[in-house]
Amino acid sequence: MEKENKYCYKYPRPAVTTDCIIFGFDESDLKVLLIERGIEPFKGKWALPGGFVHMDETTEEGAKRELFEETGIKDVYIEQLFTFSDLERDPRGRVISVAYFSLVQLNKYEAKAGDDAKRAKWFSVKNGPSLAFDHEKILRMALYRLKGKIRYQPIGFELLSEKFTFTELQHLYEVILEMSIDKRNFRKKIQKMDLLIELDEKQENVAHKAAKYYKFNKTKYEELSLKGFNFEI
Amino acid sequence: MEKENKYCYKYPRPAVTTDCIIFGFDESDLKVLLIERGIEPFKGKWALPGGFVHMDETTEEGAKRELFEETGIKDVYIEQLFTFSDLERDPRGRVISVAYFSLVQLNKYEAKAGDDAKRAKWFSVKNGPSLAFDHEKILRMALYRLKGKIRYQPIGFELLSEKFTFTELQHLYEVILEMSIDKRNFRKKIQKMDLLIELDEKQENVAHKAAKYYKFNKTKYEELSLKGFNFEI
DNA sequence: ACAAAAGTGTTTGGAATACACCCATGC
DNA sequence: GCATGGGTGTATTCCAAACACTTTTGT
Repeated sequence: MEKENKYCYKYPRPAVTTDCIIFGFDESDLKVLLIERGIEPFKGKWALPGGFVHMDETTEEGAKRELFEETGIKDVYIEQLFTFSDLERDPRGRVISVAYFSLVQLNKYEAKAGDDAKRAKWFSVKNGPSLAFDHEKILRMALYRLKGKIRYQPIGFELLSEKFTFTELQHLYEVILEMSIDKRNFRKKIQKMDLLIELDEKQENVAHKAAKYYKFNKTKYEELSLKGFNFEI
Repeated sequence: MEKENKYCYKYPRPAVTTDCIIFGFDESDLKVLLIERGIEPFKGKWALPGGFVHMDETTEEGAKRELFEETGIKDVYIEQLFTFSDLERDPRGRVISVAYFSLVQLNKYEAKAGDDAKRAKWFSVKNGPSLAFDHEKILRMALYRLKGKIRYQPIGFELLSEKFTFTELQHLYEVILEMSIDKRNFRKKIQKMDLLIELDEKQENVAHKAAKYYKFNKTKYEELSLKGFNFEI
């Protein structure tokens, strides 16, 4: 039996969805998490995770819920990106989408992608598949925002594992900013921010001098943020 | 006769509105344009201009249409600020609002406020009235964004008349950034950007050395923007 | 002549850049 | 011992900040 259209209003209303751009990073590449669509429209195409907003949740809550349902990811930094409302962006009709982006530790969620979300998969942002809806436009904007944001806020750490080497961190910046950076100057700048904790641990089994591991001092970052400090790179 | 609820959907949908934060500037003050509400809810209270999005327009188009209908302002720079979706933000029910902000030349629209929009009025952002809905929250976010944005994009010119003196420009920056700025350094920095055209015109009837007028070189700005130039202050 | 704002130049310190060599480790 | 990346110091350039006096105009 067909479900009836039982929610009625005086004036027409657009549907409201959320979309999530989830960035991850593995040594060499910036990646984005995509879902293979199981239903029409765009069945079989890759798309950003997301879905319709419920009436008892904010768009941010909706984005987080959908993200968890479709990819198993939760408890992550998520930030509103933009609201997309082009008339033709969804063939089902008038759908407005509030997009959020998030940075996660890729390795934490690599396993899960075969579990909670059978059809979730990481793709390089440079060589990803073509996407459903206007999701390529959304992805482009997210990349642009990430590039701008990483220059003045230390959000890059969200993409790395708990402990990381200086070279890994530099590589992350190089990939996101699409430029190469002088090793010595980069270290000086980062160390001047004084947001890294040096660990008593080194790389093992590497065929060169073992690099020290560091971790990000989140507590200190939050303290300094409150005082209005700048973290420009 | 009551209008019937004739727009029906399978699932409930939130209503979608837009709100506009319109900033203006007069010699000494940053101002925001507000509307006195003529109907419930919040009848008689001051609010940001805005209204429901139509089905045949994007949210940006809707924001511009409402802005024109309620204040007579059109053809202005407008930028998406944020989408607000708290469950309790509107007593009429579930209403999601996409907020836009805009910078206009206050003097251009001072007259109109008694015309197209009888109840539109400029208020100092510092000593404005309390606002309807969550509009104070929206205004706070817009101020924060403006403060951040003016540091790296020359949007301040949108707030000044066609021609202006250096002192007026500096004063604008001082008011928005809430700090005082060294006159000589400010001029050097602005002049280095090379975005001002010196006019053959000076102040008249002032009891001191007459200041030169300048105008903003929008064409050049757009050229340089395309090339990826930075305009940090 | 004086009040009031316009307009300008120089010095100084600190940050950004550019650049080259030694160090530890596994093979 | 050699290949590989880790790790560091210094000289130079440029920009930001601090600062004070002269100029023009109306009254």
